[in-house]
This record gives sequence, C-alpha cells and structure tokens, in this order.
Amino acid sequence: MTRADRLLRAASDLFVRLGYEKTTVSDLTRAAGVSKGAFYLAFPSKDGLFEALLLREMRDYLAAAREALAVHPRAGSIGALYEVALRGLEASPVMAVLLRRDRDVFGRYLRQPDNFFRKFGAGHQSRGEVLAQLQAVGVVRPDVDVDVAAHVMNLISVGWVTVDEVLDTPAPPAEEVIAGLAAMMERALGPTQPVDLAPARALVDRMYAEGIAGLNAMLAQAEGGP
Amino acid sequence: MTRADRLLRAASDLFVRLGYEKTTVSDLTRAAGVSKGAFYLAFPSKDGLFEALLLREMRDYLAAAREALAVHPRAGSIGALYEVALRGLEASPVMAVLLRRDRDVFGRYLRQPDNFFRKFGAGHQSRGEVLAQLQAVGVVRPDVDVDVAAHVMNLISVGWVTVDEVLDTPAPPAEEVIAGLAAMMERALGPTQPVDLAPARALVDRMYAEGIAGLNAMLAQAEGGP
DNA sequence: CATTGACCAAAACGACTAAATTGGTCATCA
DNA sequence: TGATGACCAATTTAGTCGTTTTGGTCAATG
Repeated sequence: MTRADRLLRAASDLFVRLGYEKTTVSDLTRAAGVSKGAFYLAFPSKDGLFEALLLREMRDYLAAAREALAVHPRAGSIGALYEVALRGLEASPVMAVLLRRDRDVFGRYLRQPDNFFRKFGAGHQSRGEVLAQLQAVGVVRPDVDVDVAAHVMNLISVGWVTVDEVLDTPAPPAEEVIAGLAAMMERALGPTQPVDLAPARALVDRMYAEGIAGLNAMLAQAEGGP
Repeated sequence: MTRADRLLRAASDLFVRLGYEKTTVSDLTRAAGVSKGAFYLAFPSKDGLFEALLLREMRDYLAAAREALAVHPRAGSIGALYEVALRGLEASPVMAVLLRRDRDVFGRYLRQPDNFFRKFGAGHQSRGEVLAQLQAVGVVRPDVDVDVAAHVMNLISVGWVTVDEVLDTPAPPAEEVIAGLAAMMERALGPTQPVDLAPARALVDRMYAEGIAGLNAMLAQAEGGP
C-alpha cells in the first residue's frame, strides 16, 4: 500500500469521525504511520488530501456500483439502479457526509471560496439527463417528467442519509428498506410491460464508465506533489 | 385577534427567521405590539410560547390538509394524501423547520431535557399504523411492507424539506414536483385495480380529526397563564 | 536522494473581566 | 383591575492578552 493510500485510508476514518477542522495533519500522519514531511510529498496540502479523498471515494462508489450491476440479474432496470446506489451509500460513510454536505464534518472547509463543491461540482451529467437516456431505451416510462423524477430521486438520496438523525422511531433493516424502495421506484417509473434490458444495461455501464473516467482525470489533477 | 394570537403570529415569523436564541422576548412583544407584561399573561414563558407555536402550527397543518381532502376528488387515495401533505409542508415554514429539527432554528432549545420533541413527541400514531389501516381499506396494495413504506415516506418528507439547501441545481416548480411525487407514490403503493375510495376517505378524515383533537388537547395544556 | 522531524510564523484557544442583554417580576397607572 | 414598562438578578457578549496548536518548511540524515 502506497504512502498516499495509507494517508487516504486514515483520512477516511478521521475526517468522518472528527471532521475537517479537528483532524490535524499530525493526526493523519500519526494514524498513517508516516512522517509529516512525507505527507507533503504525497499531497500539496491538507485541502488537497481532503479533496483527493472525496474524489477517490466517489470513484470507488461508482466503481462498486458498476461491478454490482455487472452481475445483477435485472441490471438496466430502475430498481436495480436504486438497489446498488443505496447499497453503496450504505457502505460508504464518506459518500453519506458528502451527500449531506455534513456541516459537522466539513466545518470551515465549506466556507473556502474554492472548495470541493465549487471546484468539482460541475462537469458530471445531471440525473435528469441520465433519466432521459434511460427513458429513450425504454426502462423509464415515456410519460414521466424526467426533471421532476430526477428531483425526487435527489430528494430521496438526501433523505436517505438524513432521516436517521431526525427520526425518533427506529428504522427497519437497511436491506429491507433498500429492497422496498427499489421496488417502489421500479413501479413508480418503470415500464408497464416487460422490456429488453440489454440496451439499458449497456447504457448504464457506459455512463458509469464515463463517470469513473472523469473522476480519475480529476484525481490525477488533484493529487501530486506540492 | 387576541393578544396570544398576535404574539403567535409574530413568533412564527421571528423564530423561523432568527431562530430560538436570537429571538428575544422583547423582539416578540415589539413585533406583536404588546407589552412585556402582557406576554407573561398570555404565556407562561418563552418556552411556553414556542411550544404553543409548534403545536398550533401542527394543528393548522393537519386542519388545512383535512379541509383540502374534503374537496379533493381522489381523497382517500395515497396520491391525494401526498398531494395535500406536501402542499401543506410547502406552505408552512414552521412545519419545515420542525420536520428538519433545524438546528439553526432550535438552537439551545433542543438541549433542554424537556423540550418539545420529548414532551409531545409520543402520542401520535405512527405512519406505519396509518399505512396498515389504509391497506385494510384497499388503497394500499396488500403486498407492500407497511413499515418499510412508512420509513420511505418519512425519508421523503425529510428529503423534501432538506434538498434545497444541499442541492446546487435548481429544483423544478414545487407544484410540478408535488404532482409528480404524488403520482409516483400512487403507482408505488396504490392498488392495481381501481377501488372504492369512500371507506378510505372516511378513515383518513377520522384520523385527521383525531390528530387535530389530540393537538388541541395538548395546546390547552401548553397555553394558559404563568 | 528519499525521508525525516525539529522548527516557524500565523492562527486558534482559553482564562479573565467589564459591559450589555436576557427572561422574568411587580409596583404603578389609567 | 387589566395592562404596563422600569427594573433586577443572572446570563451572555465582547474585548484583551498570554499560551498552545496548527499547517507547512527545510536543513539534517541514513
């Protein structure tokens, strides 16, 4: 495991637990078993590491989803998409705080004028466009308004990572909720008649691949020496 | 308009705008055009006013939803329920911060051991039970897991009042999203075959009535002199 | 020459205090 | 007698200033 990797791994834990401010460079180097100097050989700054962490986590999230879909029997369907998306979210605390723009975690970092969201926020294609393409290949019913549906999906994502801290009643097991929500979305948006999933499957795989490639490009730019 | 009402009205605006801490009793009396002494004739304390405000707002929210359903052509259906629930949420900033447990608004108040949520949190029947009853009268398909569906609905509510501050892309017009989401939920949970909505309509009306009555009882307890 | 950690300026923190505000009361007024 | 606002104790704020900690550097090292 490379130096940068060990730092990234330590960061993933520390940033989520302590937040950006409370996590000091010394904490990171100590946890990673690396000297302070080495830190600055691997990353240009504390910010740089943080941004690399977020980008890498997003990439890994997409990659995991893509792999899960590769072996998913109903890959291409809305339901399958939801299943892997939520399961991945459930597995990645970094993605959760990222999606939530968790203030406790991002702290002052968010106030920086050139923070992650402003720097890397654009560029990815919106969920509306994705839905439109899925509609073209028949896995989304023709009568659904893709922009509205996209917004609902965003809303659900945000809700997914936020309910727990707001709700008092305990949530049902995550796996059940995932299955239920996937089924609901399939019913809500999916076609009435069964369709051939192959084209959608290929389309989705391509979109994931593009997303991953884009993130890799950003990562290459974000990492590197001081 | 009674003194208490004017204070409540001023509070609804000020608490949401400034939050609990920043809103002083003097602010409230000034905005309501009432003397400080009168304040303590109408409410036992600042806390008391705040809690009365929250309870009243919840009651008004339910009452408005009930009235809207009374003239709604598809009242009784899941879709109609969603329509009025979200439209009401859209109209009431207090309900929004309440649902979000907005820290910026509730501030230190939440740390009090006997705050609103602990004091009045219990008592209302859970969404799971509501769904189960709706299932019994046929407007929710028999195969849906009501607890999971209830959790998804909670998640959507929280997402509804939270997305905006997290999302960067502009949301479609609220009315469109409401219509879309209502349709989606109807498809996701509603019966495949058309059913007679009358029983569900009556059931829902009764449940709203009970909820309103419960809140009125709590209000009676919460208001009153020092 | 890759790696280190002692070192530095700058920023954050913390203990302290004086001044200002707060939620709440009550003698007074109309 | 219902309503008022000057008033009070208690808390919060804003300011000060010495101490500590921070992100980042670079001469020394193996």
